Amino acid sequence: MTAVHVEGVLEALGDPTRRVVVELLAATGGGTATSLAGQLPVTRQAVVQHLAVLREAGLVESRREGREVRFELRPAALTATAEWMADVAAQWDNRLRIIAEIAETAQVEAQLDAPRTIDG
Amino acid sequence: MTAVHVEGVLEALGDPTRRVVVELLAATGGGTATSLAGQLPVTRQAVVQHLAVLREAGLVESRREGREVRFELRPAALTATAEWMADVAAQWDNRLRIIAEIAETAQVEAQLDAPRTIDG
DNA sequence: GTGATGTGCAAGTCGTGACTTGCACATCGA
DNA sequence: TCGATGTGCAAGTCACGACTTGCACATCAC
Repeated sequence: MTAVHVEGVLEALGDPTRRVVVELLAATGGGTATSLAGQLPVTRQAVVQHLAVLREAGLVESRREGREVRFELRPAALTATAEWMADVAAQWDNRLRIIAEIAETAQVEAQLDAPRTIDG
Repeated sequence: MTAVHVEGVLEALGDPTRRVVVELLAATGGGTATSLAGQLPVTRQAVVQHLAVLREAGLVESRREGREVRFELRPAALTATAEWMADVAAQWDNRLRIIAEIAETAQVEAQLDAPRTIDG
């Protein structure tokens, strides 16, 4: 099941190096810590530690192939976090819409109730 | 215009306190640094600094009302970042689909070329 | 077996980001 | 005008995360 925790994903993607790792994995179709380190300005060990964080966040999975360990992306964690963001945005948009409706209704009612006492 | 930079948004949301601030703003419909600090285990100054980061990331905007400064959410930054995530996920999914098709095609061709030598 | 390549583990350095404290300045109500 | 409330600025503490270095262990090709 490996539930995706939005917190972990956001904390993982908060680091620029890890974002590049994710993008590299998405573009090149997976790779090893060594191959990724070759495309980054950091050592293999740094990449290993980043991959551990990404794995912990459910953004990446690994499988052994002979003497190397190949990492691949796990898009579910990304889509789940994208949904969380969309939800927060929608919650806010919805609130704005409701406020707009209330304001509108209030204006209409004010006109119906006592149009002469207000503006005259 | 205030272009939204995904990097800034992800770095901003990487911090748990800032995530709570964003969620509080979305749920309660805006607030001041002081009111937010009342719902958090940190001081007002900490909230002020967090709001500065969120503002820099385009996640929040502020306007002065008398002696207080009211902060509101800016959903565009969230939706833009959600789209970036969906894009990365889609890029990976697309790659998987292509690989699956290639494998399928190769299998069909193998059967057409020499069906008896493979499964017998 | 031997060298080359790739990984795993441990410890240590170092910067920076989160948070606090303290005080000065502005605005509201009495 | 005075107290209460809210904000702004500055400096300082402190923990944690990013990264490196060093070495041991596993796997492949010859």
